[in-house]
Amino acid sequence: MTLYDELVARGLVAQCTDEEQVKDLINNGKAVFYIGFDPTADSLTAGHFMALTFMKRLQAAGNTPIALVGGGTAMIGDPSGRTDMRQMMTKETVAHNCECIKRQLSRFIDFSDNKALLVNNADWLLGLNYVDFIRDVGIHFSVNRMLAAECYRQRLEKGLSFLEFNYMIMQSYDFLSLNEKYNCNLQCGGDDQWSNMLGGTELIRRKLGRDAHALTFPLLLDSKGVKMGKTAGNAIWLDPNKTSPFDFYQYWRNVDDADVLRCIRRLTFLPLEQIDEMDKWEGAQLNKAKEILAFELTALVHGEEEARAAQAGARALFGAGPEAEVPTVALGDDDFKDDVVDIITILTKAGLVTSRSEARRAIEQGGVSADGERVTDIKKTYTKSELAGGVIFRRGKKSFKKVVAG
RNA sequence: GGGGGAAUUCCCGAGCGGCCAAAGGGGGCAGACUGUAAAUCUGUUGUCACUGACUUCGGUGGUUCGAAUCCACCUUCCCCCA
Repeated sequence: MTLYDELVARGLVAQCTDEEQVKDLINNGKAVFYIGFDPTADSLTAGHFMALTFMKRLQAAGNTPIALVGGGTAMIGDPSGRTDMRQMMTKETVAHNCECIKRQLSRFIDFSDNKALLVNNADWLLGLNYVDFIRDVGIHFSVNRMLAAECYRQRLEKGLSFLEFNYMIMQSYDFLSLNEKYNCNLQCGGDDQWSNMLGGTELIRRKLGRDAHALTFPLLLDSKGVKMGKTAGNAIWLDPNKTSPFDFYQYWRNVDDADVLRCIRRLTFLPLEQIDEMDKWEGAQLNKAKEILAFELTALVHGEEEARAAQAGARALFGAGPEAEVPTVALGDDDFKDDVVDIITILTKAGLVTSRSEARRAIEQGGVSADGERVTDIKKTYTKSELAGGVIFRRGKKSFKKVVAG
């Protein structure tokens, strides 16, 4: 099975400019391809996962990846798929974020011996001269056609600043620059980037008379059509300090029945035969598939050891399993008053609730338990010695913390 | 540049000067039911010293016993014209 066929079988191909030529490039390791990452935060998120694994797959087949950090384009902000303007970021923030993202990328891609490149488009975008640029590059873009592009259409109703309107041109210029410098012949990215990517292939054709290609993967949507990788609007981060490996594991462990197989197919490196086998699973059996998904992805991001720990922890908490590690919070002396702490303080300190009011509500609604015993009294207190050995506090079904008197 | 409109709690969106911590929906959280799923039903959803108090309705001042509601100015956004 060729790489391209595998990508298709995994559901990782949405659109591409010229199927035959793209096949030839990637199947034979001839592609020098790039994927751009916007440094809008100091960590990548689960939403970037497909791009990361996509790069890994292509690199494994002998192609050369170029990871582009958008230190320059971040100064503008991509309007695609957005109804409002992104917040402007300072140059310092952008630079800091670029650094963090670089580190995360190296978990997925092998940068040794020039097997992959890492570039920052700030290097060629920030020094541009406005007049030169619009004469050299701007001349090749038709505003009429740009306005027709899907990514701008919805923004035309809400309002689109000239700043953002330039994003497509910047991204196109990136591709052109990479093509000139590194012979980059393919741009990959999420399907929402399609029109921006086409802008690049066209610009290269016009300016250099060369062929360059674009290949998109579909966005990872859940069965309701919502982008995956977020809970309640909060991103699932790849940085363990922002989203613990346990929480990361739990996110995938809890995906909808309808979404498990699609996620496994697209995001993991499990062989297709094995996945086809799982495809037959139904009902409660899917829980096993969810465990596999969660384990595989956690291992990819945080390493096998962390994945195993997360899995053991989850099993212990949700079912019968040996006592395992649960994230622990230690209370200091000043948390105790007359040798006792009240339950509300404990829940707050443990980070199981965001405010004392929320703690109160959680208890009143019967959502809190300590070592398996439901806590019903808001005023319940614990002595230092009771907490000495550590007590597992549980909020709802899925939030746990072990609290120890320190 | 001219004219018109808007800004409300996580989001959308109601809101006669007192009865507004603010309708309704969405989302979130919790409970029941389950498979750590979905669907459904119920409760809840500003904060705290929680049967009471305090801080919210773009910003700053003002009118008033009292303002999310009235006035002035400012900021931002949208629409029409140029």
